[in-house]
Amino acid sequence: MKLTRECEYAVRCVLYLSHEGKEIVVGRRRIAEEMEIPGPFLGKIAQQLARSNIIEIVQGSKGGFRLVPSPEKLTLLDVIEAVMGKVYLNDCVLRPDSCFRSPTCHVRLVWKAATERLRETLRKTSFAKLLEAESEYLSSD
Amino acid sequence: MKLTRECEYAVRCVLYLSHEGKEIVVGRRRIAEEMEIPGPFLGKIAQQLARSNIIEIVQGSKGGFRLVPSPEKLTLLDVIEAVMGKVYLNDCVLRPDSCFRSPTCHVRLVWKAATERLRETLRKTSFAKLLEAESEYLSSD
DNA sequence: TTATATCGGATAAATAAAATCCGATTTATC
DNA sequence: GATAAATCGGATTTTATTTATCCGATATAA
Repeated sequence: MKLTRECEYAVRCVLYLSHEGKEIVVGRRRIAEEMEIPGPFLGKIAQQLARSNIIEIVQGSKGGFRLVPSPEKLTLLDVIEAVMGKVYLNDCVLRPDSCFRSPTCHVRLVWKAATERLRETLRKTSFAKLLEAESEYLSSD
Repeated sequence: MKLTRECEYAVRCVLYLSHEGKEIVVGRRRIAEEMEIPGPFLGKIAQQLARSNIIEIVQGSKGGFRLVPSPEKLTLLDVIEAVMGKVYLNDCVLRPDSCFRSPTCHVRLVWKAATERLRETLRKTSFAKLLEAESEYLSSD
């Protein structure tokens, strides 16, 4: 029932790119250092983000990653599901037939509702909002 | 971000005991068979449920498990947290110091809110409700 | 006293998460 | 071009967690 570190790292990476700005290419090594992500692991995660069109990977010298959508349109759910696949709390939510109890089971309906609530919370949070909140916090120092 | 099978089994076990009635002792083997839970594993899970006073374990011949609270007062959250410990979606929710970003990080606040929503959903679901919903479903056949 | 059950600690097996390695490829710059 | 700086992407390794199982000890009914 917990986030994987992969998700945590993916969010950090996108947060960093959002902060730098949409069109800026940032080197993998720099993101890894500043966001405390193991370098080669970030490479793997980036590939997944790229497959979902969240970032673009620029190869070669001076290469790195660049944010594709604007932070206003990009949500936590987008990033999480890019690396984890669809979010759900129990197998039976996605594949009812995986459990012999499912024809009558009402626990499944609870998992289903809870899953939808969770996805909704994540869908409502854009990276623009996150950045804004963090910068407000800093400026009120 | 998923339930463990241990939780799933714990819920099935309590569901079965709730259905049998509060004062009835049911053998481990019978619960294991009817609810498709590996026998020895159910033993382990039962120990955790007993530590949280959700069931009472009766030893010796004709032994087994007995539900302690009434199904009206027992919630999904109680059972889940008896086997998993406190529910939370990311380490930083429980231990903010575990992440270097936490002083300014607003993602953590989202995890925190989502965690509370999830716990609330589970807290609102009693086993009495679950049973009732399932028996209504059956009788409307 | 015997048969039936669970206890509870130790251990094993299986799966998933987390991370690394490295030859291939791509691009900027000299 | 040649070279250096990056990432790619597939394979592999390491580590942690999940999912069990085993078994001697203990408890209880008959």
